[in-house]
Order: sequence, then C-alpha cells, then structure tokens
Amino acid sequence: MRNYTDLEKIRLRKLDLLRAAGLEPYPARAERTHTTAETLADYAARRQANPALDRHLPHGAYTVAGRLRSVRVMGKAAFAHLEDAAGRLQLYFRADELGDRFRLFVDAFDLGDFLQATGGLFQTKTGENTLWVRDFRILAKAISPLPTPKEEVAAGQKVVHSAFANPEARYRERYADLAVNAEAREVFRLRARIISALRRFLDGHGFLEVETPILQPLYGGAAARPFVTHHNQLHQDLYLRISFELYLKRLLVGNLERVYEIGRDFRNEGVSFKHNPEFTQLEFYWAYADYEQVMRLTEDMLACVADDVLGTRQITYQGKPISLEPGWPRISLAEAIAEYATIDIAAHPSAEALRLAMQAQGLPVPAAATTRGKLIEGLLGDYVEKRLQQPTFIVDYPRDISPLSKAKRDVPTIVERFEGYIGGMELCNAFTELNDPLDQEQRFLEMHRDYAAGSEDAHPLDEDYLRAMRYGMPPNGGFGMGVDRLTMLLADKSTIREVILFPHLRQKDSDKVVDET
RNA sequence: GGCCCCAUAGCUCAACGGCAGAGCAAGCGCCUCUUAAGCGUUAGGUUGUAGGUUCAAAUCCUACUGGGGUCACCA
Repeated sequence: MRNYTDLEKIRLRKLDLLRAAGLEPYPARAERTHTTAETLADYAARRQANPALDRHLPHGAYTVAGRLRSVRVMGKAAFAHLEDAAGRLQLYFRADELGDRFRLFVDAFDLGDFLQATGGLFQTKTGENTLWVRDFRILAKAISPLPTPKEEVAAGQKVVHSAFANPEARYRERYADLAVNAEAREVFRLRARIISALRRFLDGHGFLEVETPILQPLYGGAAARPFVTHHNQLHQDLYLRISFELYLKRLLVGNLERVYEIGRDFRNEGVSFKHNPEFTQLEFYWAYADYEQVMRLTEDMLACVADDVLGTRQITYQGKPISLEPGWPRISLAEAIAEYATIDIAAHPSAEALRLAMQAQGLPVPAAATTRGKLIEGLLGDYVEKRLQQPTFIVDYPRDISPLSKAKRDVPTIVERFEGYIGGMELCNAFTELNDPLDQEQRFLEMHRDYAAGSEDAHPLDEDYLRAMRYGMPPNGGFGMGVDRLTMLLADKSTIREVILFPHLRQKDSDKVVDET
C-alpha cells in the first residue's frame, strides 16, 4: 500500500466529494472551445468592434480548460487563475449563480487540478479581463500538491515568491518544473524552434535528412568511450553510437551528395555543465565542398537560426553581448595558442620538445597527453576555449588528433579542420573529409595499434567503412554541432541540464525498484 | 575520480551546542471585484542515512547517499 502524505489523503477524500456531487474526477473528454489566449483575443476584438459594450457584464461564450494555479475565495465569490499551454485566464465564481456548485468548488478543488469552465468575459474593477463562470467541472484531480510559487508584478517586473528552484528537484521531477515554471516551458519551446529552424535551413540548401543506426556493431567517428549493450537473440554485443559520421559518409558513397541527421549521441564520459551522457547532435556531409565552404555555411546557418527563433542576431549570453553576424574571425590553432598560452607550437615539432617547452613555462602537462596533438588539444582547452566569447573559427588542427580529416596539401602534419567557439564553449567541429581509402586505412591502422596497446580513446578498425570508401567517396566537407549547446546559447542558460528535458542524474535509493514479495 | 559547498514541514527558507520556527500550500471559521487577496484558528518534523563526541547535537566529528560548484576526463 502506498504511503500517502496527509496532504494527499485530504485530496483523496475530495475525490468522494466530487463523485457524490455527480462529477467524475477523471472524465475521458473535455469540451474546450478556446484556449486562454484565444478567449482574451476574441474578447478584445469584440470590445474593439463594439466600444459601447458594457465591460462589467459578461459577453460571449467560451469554454476553457487548464490547470488551476491560484484561488482567492471571498465568502460568496471567488477568483482563480487557470493556466493552459497558451497562457492564463482569471475565473470569477459567484455563489448566488452557482449555488451548491460554488461550495463544491471551494471544498473539492485544489491548486493543480485540471478544470473546464464556461462563461462570458468581463473586465474587473482592477482591469483584468476575466471569465465569469456559468458552469465548470473537473477534468483531472491532482492528488499530490505541486510546488506553489506565487507571482506578483511589482514595478513592471514579474517577481516570483517561493519559486520552485531546487535544481535537483526540478530535474528529477521535470513534469512539476514544467507545470509551475513557465520559463522552463519556454526553454523547450525555444529548443523545438531551433531544431525546426535547423531543418528548414538545411532542407532549403538541398540537404536530405536521414536516419542511421544508433545500435552499431562498431563505434567510431569521435574520440569517446561508448556504452555497450547486447542483442540477446543474435548473441552480439552492440554499441550505442558516439557519432553519426561514418554512416553518413557511407551515404556519400551512395551518391546522396548532401545528407544530414539530427539525433542522439551517447558518450560514456563524465558529466558537466556542458556534457550529458546522451546529447543531441547535428551532422551534415556536403559533397564537393571543403571546410572553407562549410565555415561559410555555418555562419549563415547560425545567423539564420537566430533570426528565425529570436528575431535578432545580437544575443546576450551570461551577461555578455554576442553577435552572430557572419564573418567570424578565423584564427589558426597555432596563432590562438601563441596568443593565449604564449607557446609557439611550430617551434616544437615533437611531443617531447613541446612537453619540455610547456614545463619550462610552468604550464601543467596532462598525464594522459601522449602525443603532440593531445598536448596541443590540452592547451586549446585550458587556455584558448574560455577566451573565445565572440563567434570564432579555430582552424588547422594537428593530424594525429584528426584521423578522419584531410591533410593540408602543403603541410602534411596539419589537417583542414575547424572548430567553432561561442561564449567560451566549443559549439561545432568540421573538416574537409578524408576520402582516400588507402590513407584512411593507414590512419585506422595507427589508431588500431593504439587500441591494441590499451589507449582508451582509440577505436576498433571499421573494415566496412573502408570497403565503402574504396568504391569511391566524393571530396566533401563534414560538420557536427551540439544542438544542446546551441540551445544553451540562444536560451542564455549556463548548464546543459536546463536545456535537456530529463538530464541524467544518479538514481536515488528511494527510486530504486524494490522486490515486492 | 580529487577538492569545496549543500541536504530542516508539500514548496521557499530561519534556527549554527541549550524547548525545531516563519511565509506559502493544507484543515476549520469569516468575508460577493480579488490577484503574493485579507482576518482568525488548527494541524503538519525520526532535521538525507548510519555511527561518534557531549549532561545536551539540526548545529561539532566520521562514513555513506544524493545534489551543486570546480578540477581531472571528454574531436
């Protein structure tokens, strides 16, 4: 038997009150005719059409449905606010018109209940357009009390009292967060608009949206550890994908030329304000383009998305103004490190020389950095990333940390790769894709040797991908972007958990499944 | 995984070695234009869990659980 709290037991008793009055607490259907926003808009139009309308008497007939968010009972009259997805509407109940039903509203309805109300609109003395309730019924009784933030408008600013603000509770019970925090709902509406704006942009540029396997016999396309699962009947271990790259590029072999996918990647790594074990990625591959063209498309895409969802390219992220206007500076990785870490990496062509130079400057050398590329990557993350607030392309990466990118013609140790940074965060990563099957096989074999030697982020050799490439892959530019991070930027949120509906949290003991025997 | 901080009523928070409290929410009563409605009243707690120190622990110590931050890890 479930242990109900005292508050829940009181509400359970109200179910009987409702049933005794002939109201089913969980009816199958509602009769909504208008949303709250439609109701208010219709009333405003009615008032405009007829300026002589007596605003203190109800006009029109509207049936609205939503959650009860506040109640103010004054003896034989009551005001309440009902909230639906479109907004809020004040309700006005009168005992002299509703009789016993008025008493039922006071006795059996609680904050959080879904109800339906019918009536005309009028304007109160304080000026709020309000539904004069002629009839109402319950649509769904809430047994557990929602958190109860209260809002007021003081000096034009919305002030929330007793906000439901505990991050852990908000993430674990996102449904409650969304139910009481309109701002939380707004973030996910924005997220949906961002994703559809990305689709619109890419569709408009001739890209085909595709879906590739999430369960993969081999993982690849990124330097990350995978989640492992198992197919029982096939007796086969499978990996959850860590990127879409190798499958999307197989499609270029299949003459599809421009493809993209928006979906979930899974990386078995630490969690942080910008890392969730599963996250949403956009990748596209563009035949006959190179990383220069991809850079230009990236600038256009982000400007377009910002226009589309915010109506401006000038955003504020964590108090800092950021311009998403195309024409981002392009800085080579070597220049960026020279500027922010004051090391000339070109002067230190070996891992050992670079390590000594870093030590000579008193810079910490990560123990895991076994190659020159890893050391450079460390410098980028430690000294450069946070400094790049305005949109910036860092270009030209070391070959040994970029096994899928094409080398620059004149500098074989550098590849044609860029990463886009905004707000001190890496947002996207792209390159001129390596399409030489023999070169690719060499790179894989190098990685494979590392893998056999126990290096954690090297990968098993994907023979099928090489077979595909041997059929011929057009030259192409590829691109990957964290959609969650883009949402953080445009929603001005400092942590990825604010833009993921159900971010991963450690399981609590109280939520673990207990054996009911 | 390291370090720092946090966990008290359904929610938001006090009490910081000496009787565990407030506001909101809830119950009861009053109130026919309120909007953080108001007035009166009642109930609500194994202070995250388990130990320890102490005459006395929400408070100090240890471990554990969960969270936040930070570092490490992370194309």
